[in-house]
Amino acid sequence: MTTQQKLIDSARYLIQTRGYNGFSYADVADQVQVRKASIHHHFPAKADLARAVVDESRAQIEQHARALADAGVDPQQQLLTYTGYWEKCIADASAPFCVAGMLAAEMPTLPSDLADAVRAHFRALTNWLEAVLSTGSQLGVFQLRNSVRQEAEAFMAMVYGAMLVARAYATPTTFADIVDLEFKRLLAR
Amino acid sequence: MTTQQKLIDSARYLIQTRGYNGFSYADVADQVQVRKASIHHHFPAKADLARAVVDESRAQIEQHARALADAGVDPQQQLLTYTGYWEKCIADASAPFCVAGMLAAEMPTLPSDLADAVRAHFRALTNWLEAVLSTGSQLGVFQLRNSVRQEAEAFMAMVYGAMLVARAYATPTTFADIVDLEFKRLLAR
DNA sequence: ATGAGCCATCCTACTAGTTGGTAGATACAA
DNA sequence: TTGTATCTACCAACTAGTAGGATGGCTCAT
Repeated sequence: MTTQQKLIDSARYLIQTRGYNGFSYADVADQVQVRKASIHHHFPAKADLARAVVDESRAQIEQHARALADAGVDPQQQLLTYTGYWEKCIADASAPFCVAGMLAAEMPTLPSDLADAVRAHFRALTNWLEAVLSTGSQLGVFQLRNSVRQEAEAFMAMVYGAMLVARAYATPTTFADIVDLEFKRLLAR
Repeated sequence: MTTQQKLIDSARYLIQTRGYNGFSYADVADQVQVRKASIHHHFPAKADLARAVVDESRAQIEQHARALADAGVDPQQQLLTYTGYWEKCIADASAPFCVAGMLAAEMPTLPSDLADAVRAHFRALTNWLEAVLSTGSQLGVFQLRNSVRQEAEAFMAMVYGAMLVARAYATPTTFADIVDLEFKRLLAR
């Protein structure tokens, strides 16, 4: 793996656990075992490093979304794949929080180009959820009570809120409990 | 108002907007117009100041909860009072995020006694929501699909998630949209 | 009532450590 | 020889926190 990718991975982990204002170039240098100046060579400013992390995340969402759609996976299973991914990440503490969620909380302190990247991430996620919910609704699998846009945002809010509550209580299973209930409501007829 | 209360109010606003790692004693000193050392006189360490903020918040929740119950307000209206409070705070940007929610995101970086105070806040909120949802369920107003504890945590997750999404999109109305949907589901029969 | 002692508040001035970032040299591969 | 990657050695600004002094209100024995 290239140093550049190691730097992004390290920054991702640090942002997930401590937030943008909670980590420094010194922390990344420690983890990757290079000098601070080397990080500045790859990412001139801290915001550049964070933006690379967010951009990579958004690209992965879009790639996975395409893959699931191409494979013809049914809507309910697509959502379960998404929430299951986070359930696993939170359970084994490998990625205890979504990078974009963490940065969203810190939004007012972020440089504007980084804030733009965070918004783009949420937009991509909302768009995908809208598509999945819309298809599922047409197939009669999901019961929607409001506009697709609002349902997508509510689903997203539930997932991020569940992450927050699970972190507050330091009980990873809380995430799954909350998300299960969301599915029950979505599937109820 | 006493200097001590001014310091707490200033810290509350700064934590809501920038998080625990995003503000400094210098910021508080600027806002309240005292020297840094004066803040240290009232709150020896940064964590003491933050804990005072969280403790005050929890006390207010418990006080308001008692007042609503004593006044015999019906369960649905109690929840609406709670979400309506945040809807207003977010709309006029007077308090664009819950202090405990912000600190929950930063949990892994917080001194342990401050983390305890944050957990106590969430515990108090969950307990209140459990009581309200339980009463509402017995009266046939709310339709619960899981245990009261899980429903309370899910409601809380939706509220905090809605705050996060509204902040990410910088569209205050998103909060109300998401919370409205949550009520529709809770009241559906 | 009055002076003495006490204590909370607030101040100036400082510390040691950390922050993000820069300058400039070196190693090495195409 | 040109460019990429890395390094050592800095920097100015900021961080939380400390030391010690000035002010000024309060109590209480005289």
